[in-house]
Amino acid sequence: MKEKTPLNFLERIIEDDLANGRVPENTIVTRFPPEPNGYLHIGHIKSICINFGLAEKYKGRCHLRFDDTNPEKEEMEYINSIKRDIKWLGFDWGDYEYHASDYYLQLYEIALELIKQGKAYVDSLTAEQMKEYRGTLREPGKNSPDRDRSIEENLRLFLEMHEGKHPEGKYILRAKIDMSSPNLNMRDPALYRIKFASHPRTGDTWCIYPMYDFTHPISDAIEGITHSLCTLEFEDHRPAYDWATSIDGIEHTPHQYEFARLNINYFVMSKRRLLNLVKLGIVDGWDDPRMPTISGVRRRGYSPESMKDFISRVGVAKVEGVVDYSLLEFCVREDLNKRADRLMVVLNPLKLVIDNYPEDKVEYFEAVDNPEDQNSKTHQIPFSRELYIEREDFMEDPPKKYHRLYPGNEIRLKYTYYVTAHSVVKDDEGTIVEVHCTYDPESRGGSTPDGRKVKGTSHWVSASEGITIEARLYDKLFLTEYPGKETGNYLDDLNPDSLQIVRDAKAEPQIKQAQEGDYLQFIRNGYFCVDNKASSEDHLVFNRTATLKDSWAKLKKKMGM
RNA sequence: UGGGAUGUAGUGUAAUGGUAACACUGCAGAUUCUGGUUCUGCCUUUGGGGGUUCGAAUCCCUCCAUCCCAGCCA
Repeated sequence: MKEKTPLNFLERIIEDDLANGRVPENTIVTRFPPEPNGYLHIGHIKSICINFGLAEKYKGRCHLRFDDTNPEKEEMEYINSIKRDIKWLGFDWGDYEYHASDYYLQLYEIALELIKQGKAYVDSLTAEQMKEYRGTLREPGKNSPDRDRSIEENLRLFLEMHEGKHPEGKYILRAKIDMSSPNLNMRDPALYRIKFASHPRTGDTWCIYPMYDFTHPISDAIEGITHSLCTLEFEDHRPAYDWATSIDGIEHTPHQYEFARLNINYFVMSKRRLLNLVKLGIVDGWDDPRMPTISGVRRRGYSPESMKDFISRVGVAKVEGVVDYSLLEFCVREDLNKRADRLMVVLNPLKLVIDNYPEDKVEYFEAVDNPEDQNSKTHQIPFSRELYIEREDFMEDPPKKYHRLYPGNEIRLKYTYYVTAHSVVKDDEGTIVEVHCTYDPESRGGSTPDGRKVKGTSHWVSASEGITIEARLYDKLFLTEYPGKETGNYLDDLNPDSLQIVRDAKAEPQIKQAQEGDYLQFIRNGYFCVDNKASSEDHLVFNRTATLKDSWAKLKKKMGM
């Protein structure tokens, strides 16, 4: 059987290159090159899946390379989080861990050589002057007065830059390309700038640092990268990439290809804006379960498998688009439905008293952990005269199509008995505090000998045996599809109700078995996981990963309730 | 108005000169001890205009729209 899954444009390029012997040793080499200046987010998952995934598919390899050329923004904390996140996704770079900073010396020597060949010069223009000389989008730039500085002087000044003899901003090393190029990146791009900043890896060894357009292509060449895959905004940099990989003495020639970055509506996905949410204290940190960071979705309870499935469904192309948040939710639910163990937890408890059930009796009923799994284990649930049910599962005066509990109506308490409501007890304010009902002993196990049907089944928790837990209910962080589109400030579109904390949810005792990393479903309430930060043995805290689809809520809305 | 890219259902992605399709969303129904799951059906698509061709989403011309680029960020 030959399966004909359509190839995306990158796979076509690779298969074509492989077929035509354009790849050394017939082994493709890709790389994932994060800058360690923040936490990885869902957008990076796409890049990770593309780079590691392609290497896997074509039996090549994928390097992890930290693009650490700007010490002012980069930190060890980020390096560690990035590694952890990639591992969590299930990818392994093996021995191929690199840092652009590993190449600082080689880069420096190449720069020296460039100067000697008259292909680079030291410029003393200020940043503002450089901007003026650069020209505009439609007007060509002007040559810097320093462009014709002698090779000897360029060499001397660059050496002095390296030795720390000049302050930041005084000099800059530039490539001598073409100030009249219609591509601004080719108007003598900066190669090296002076920065008296301590680098997370090289410390104070260097006071000059190479720029991206110089470092990235050469790093790719050094590592033998064959396919350098990046996002669309680097298309304009490809000529600079090709310029750098054409420098004399550079033997290997990788090629750059660009794909569209991932956008999802109702999210912000730039490191700058995510960092801002953290700094302003709007969220609990980079790993807040509402954040689209990898550490955030992990804490939220999304599985790595569902994230990879999502990325594969999104596809790879060059069209800049926006994926629906609903697709992400679909992938999460589909995966969790198959793997989550079911438990009964009442989030908004209302006491239910079964008047004709013995006072001190406790019965145990067996429940399947996961009905989607043929080989699922089971566990026991205690049942007693006083229970909690969901407040939303009882109404004194129900609307049409409400088939839960109301006076005179019979429903099933999941796994156990049919009960019929009779009366309520209210407090001084008229709020129902107790519902009284009777049960039918004949219905034990959830069905009756006479075969009569009930329309509703409610989950429940024994009042005496249940355990109090905390549940954190999350909703979208932003109210609008494109945060900030209207006002220009994405903070204007924050959802004030993106986190609802329920402190007195009632759970069946089985909840004590829950471990960090378990995927759970609280029956009829959604998917949940243990919060890896806040939960402790005597104060269990759960995060709602996703709600269940709720067609009743939809119906209610349609009926104008 | 310089350069680089991109236009296929609401959204994302296929079809590479031969009957426009898949998934998500939405809608309707069936099943169900989760108003979940599962199952069935329905809705809606080639940016516009020319041309080449027996035949065009695909090739050509033209127009239009959208995105990216003027960091000593990546």
